[in-house]
Amino acid sequence: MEFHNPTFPGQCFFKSILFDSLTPDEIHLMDDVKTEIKYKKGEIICHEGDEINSFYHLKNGLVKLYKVDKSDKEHIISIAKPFDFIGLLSTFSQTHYQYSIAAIEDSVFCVFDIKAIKKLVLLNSKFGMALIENISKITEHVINTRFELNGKLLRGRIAYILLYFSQNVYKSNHFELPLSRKEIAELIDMTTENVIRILSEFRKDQIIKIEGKQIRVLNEDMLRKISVAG
Amino acid sequence: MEFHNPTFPGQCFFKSILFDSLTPDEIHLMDDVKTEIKYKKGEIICHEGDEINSFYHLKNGLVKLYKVDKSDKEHIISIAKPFDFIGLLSTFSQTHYQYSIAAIEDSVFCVFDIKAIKKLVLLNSKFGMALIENISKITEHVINTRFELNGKLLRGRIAYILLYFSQNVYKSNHFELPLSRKEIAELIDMTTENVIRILSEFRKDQIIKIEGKQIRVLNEDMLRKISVAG
DNA sequence: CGCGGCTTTGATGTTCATCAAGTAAAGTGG
DNA sequence: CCACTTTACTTGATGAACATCAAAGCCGCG
Repeated sequence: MEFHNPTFPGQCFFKSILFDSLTPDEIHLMDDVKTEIKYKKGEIICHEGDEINSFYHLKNGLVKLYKVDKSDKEHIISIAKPFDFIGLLSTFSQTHYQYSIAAIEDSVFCVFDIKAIKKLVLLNSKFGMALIENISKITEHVINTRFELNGKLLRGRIAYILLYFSQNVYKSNHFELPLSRKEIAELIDMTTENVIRILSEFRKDQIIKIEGKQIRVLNEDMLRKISVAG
Repeated sequence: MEFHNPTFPGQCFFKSILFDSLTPDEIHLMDDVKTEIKYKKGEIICHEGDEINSFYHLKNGLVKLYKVDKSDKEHIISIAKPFDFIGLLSTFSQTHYQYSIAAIEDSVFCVFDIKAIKKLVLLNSKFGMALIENISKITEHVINTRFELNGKLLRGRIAYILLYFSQNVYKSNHFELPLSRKEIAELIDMTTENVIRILSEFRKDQIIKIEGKQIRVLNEDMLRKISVAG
């Protein structure tokens, strides 16, 4: 599972890695193969096993990348925010998706034809280099987060995920959890019951305030301590 | 932790992804910045936090990529075999290593100056594309293996790792474990005691034969069943 | 309104880490 | 080369962390 970094400051794909390396002609070329697609919360963008034809860039919203195990249980690999490169994980090494992608909030994508992107890599090596750097950064981050979470006990994982949403996604102490308790469990590898139990403990300890999906972080320092301690 | 695929059939780096995409001139260019370095079993090739100056390609031997947690416990991210691209994980996204690398068998590396490799990417976009595909493949595999192992109970993990060495590394039912019991524990996230305990159980159940580090797989089917069942 | 899904709490059981203690093997220095 | 020390290996007993099971309240939606 993973949390990508918000590495690109610009407004969209073009304003970030592409814009830096592409010529005006090449940008126009990209414009031709670009479409914008909206997905409602809950909708599935692609299924594990589907053929990869497109390169997705999330403009707006929030999605989860996940796999389903043999007991039909979902395991979230990563949550992706705007400017993260969805599908960067297997787009260039596989012909078929190795995981599924679903919107956990209403989302808007820039969708590019994958062949056009690949052509562009061969046409413009600076673009290729930028892509290499970004793929590396994302996967590195996926692996690091997994590593960090594995070392933590359940309370530490819940603290970690709360800080993640509070700081990285919503940048506020007060936010609405986009995930159900069950999905949180799938994200950090524990049972729904324990997610609830620990959230309740945090509430009783005055660390957070809960009203359904509304969460307010009351004691950020404590949360950080719990997260670090594991 | 991870097991890379032996994706490159050739004799060395040049015979695989580079050779396909480089001109003779470019190959000579690479020859100039290439050195060969040998490491004895147990030697550390690089430490987490070291500056990345080189691109390593394992010609011969076996190495482990690992991180050290705050209790000084090692966690193996991946075992790499010849033709795997050591250091492909952060070479292009970081200036410093995010993990350490150590030889678990006597090993020989081709070492390239990292700047030369990066220059080559910009010079030859086909090479860049090949690199993208390989980085993707490796990281994909790292993530997939982690995912698989996470779902398994201890017995399943031991079975998995025994099959891995038997089939992917040594391609024989009889082999010498290159890792200590402790290192196996670090590789699949469990305690040394339990590694020993479960190996003993497998021995009693006639699934394997153990003489120190010599392992013989007696009942491969059973091992596979245990691995899949988790 | 009633049904299914999400949430919550408590009780029970399993898996596994930790602790303890002892043996074997492998270095190390005199 | 042998005593000494350290490191690896092994087994059993205990306890902690967590999953599973069970049961009930809640909410939204057809």
